[in-house]
Amino acid sequence: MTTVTRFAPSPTGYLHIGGARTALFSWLLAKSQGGTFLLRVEDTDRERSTQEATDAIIEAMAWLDLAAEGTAVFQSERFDLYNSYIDQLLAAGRAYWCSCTPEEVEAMREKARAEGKKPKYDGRCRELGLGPGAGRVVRFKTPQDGVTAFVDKVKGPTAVQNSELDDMILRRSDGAPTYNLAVVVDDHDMGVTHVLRGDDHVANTPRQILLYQAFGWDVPSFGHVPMILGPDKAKLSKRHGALSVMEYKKLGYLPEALVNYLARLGWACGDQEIFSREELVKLFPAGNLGNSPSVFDMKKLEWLNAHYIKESAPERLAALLPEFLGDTDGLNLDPAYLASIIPLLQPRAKTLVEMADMARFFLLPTDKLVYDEKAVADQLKPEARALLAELLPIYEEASDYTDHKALETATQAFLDARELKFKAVAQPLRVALTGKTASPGLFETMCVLGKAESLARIKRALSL
RNA sequence: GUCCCCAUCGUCUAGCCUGGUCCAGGACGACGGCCUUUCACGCCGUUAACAGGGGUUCAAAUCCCCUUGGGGACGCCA
Repeated sequence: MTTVTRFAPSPTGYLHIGGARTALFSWLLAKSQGGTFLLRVEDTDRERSTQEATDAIIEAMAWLDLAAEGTAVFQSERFDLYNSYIDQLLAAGRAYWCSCTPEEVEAMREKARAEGKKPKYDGRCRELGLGPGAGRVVRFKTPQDGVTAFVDKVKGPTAVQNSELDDMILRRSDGAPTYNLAVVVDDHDMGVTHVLRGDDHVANTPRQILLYQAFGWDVPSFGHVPMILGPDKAKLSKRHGALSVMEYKKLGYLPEALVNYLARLGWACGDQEIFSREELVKLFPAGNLGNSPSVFDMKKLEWLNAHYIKESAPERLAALLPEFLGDTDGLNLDPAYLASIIPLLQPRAKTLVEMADMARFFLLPTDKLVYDEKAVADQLKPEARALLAELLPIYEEASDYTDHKALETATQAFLDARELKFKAVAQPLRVALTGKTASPGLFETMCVLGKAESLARIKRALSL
């Protein structure tokens, strides 16, 4: 039997970090077994589900390259299917109509709570033999004794007394199915063999297993991934920073860095830290899925991102960079030119936002170059200017701006002749060329800028 | 309140199932150093953990029990 997994988000917001991780794990589980990964949109709650959220989730999954087989299944389009199964349960005496109002049920729960018991619906309509009617719901006749057990793929053996469970609603008074019913019907109907989902669903699992049994269906294997915490160990939320996957794209992260990071959060395979997509697919079953919650660590994500930036082809980064540049007015965005500066930035940038920031001085024309005032004051003192003025003819004479070593040698020769240290010109020259005191190597920078631009910048600096 | 789950460096984790090779390994971070034309990269090193208490055993991070701490679930949300 081939493995079929699925990711089943409810479209009430963007795809967040936790959802992305369970989606990734489900995807990996399927792919590692040569199986199929499906997407199902759980939009039975029409009040809270939106098209924008659906689009946002699909966009984020595409960015992470978590492709689902075929087209997504929308629960909102399958109400007839759910109702036919509810009818089946009703006919078999495994479900019943209930006329209790939400207020009445709330009162029962309140009472139970006050008595120190678990808040539950008390089953008062269970044997009334009620039929359909306005405001009525269908409830599942949960077995009142016995134990429902399953072996959780990540948490191990789990069991719950059926007496802990109450008669859950299957069909709401407005005719819409509830989550637990729809999930079971869909997972069965879609042929899902392995359900990997968030920790918050453990408690639902016994209820769902009871439904599988009532229908006489095979029960899939379940695994519950612990949730992701913020630095304060509380459930990760907006106040901890970016929660949305697409927010990380805006922050200048590469999708493979996020994927690698998410994979290692709650999963490990020996001491390995860097995983290509192929390795992840191959090693996923060999690794361990942890069963305790983990804290999201931006620093480690940054480190991975820096790693993937270094590994990326300059052409690729050149194509991604413009959207991080902000105001691109007057910037030289020629793809080939961008690609030529990127190798100088790759070891220095942790994100594309940082890279764009560092790239700016390369892209600005000389007359628009912004000189840092303090840098000019500190580094372009009279003696330094005199040296630069003397250096100018040397750089004018040099013809090969593809060989930074040659420029360095020429500079060194000039300094040797006057018994000067390299430091005497390094920072002044850097400020002249870049406007700043920190930059990539001087001569590499000159080569990328080209002869005309390099000379123009030195001249402009001399005129400041 | 009731039920369930979790517990190794600050963080992610290896080791735990199949006790000894673990005075606990790797990585991120932090700190220090080297390299060096700046900033980075890179390299080297330091820091730092088996929550606590009882057992079992010749031997426990590993097995058992209790305590503490953390989390989750208890919807006509998913």
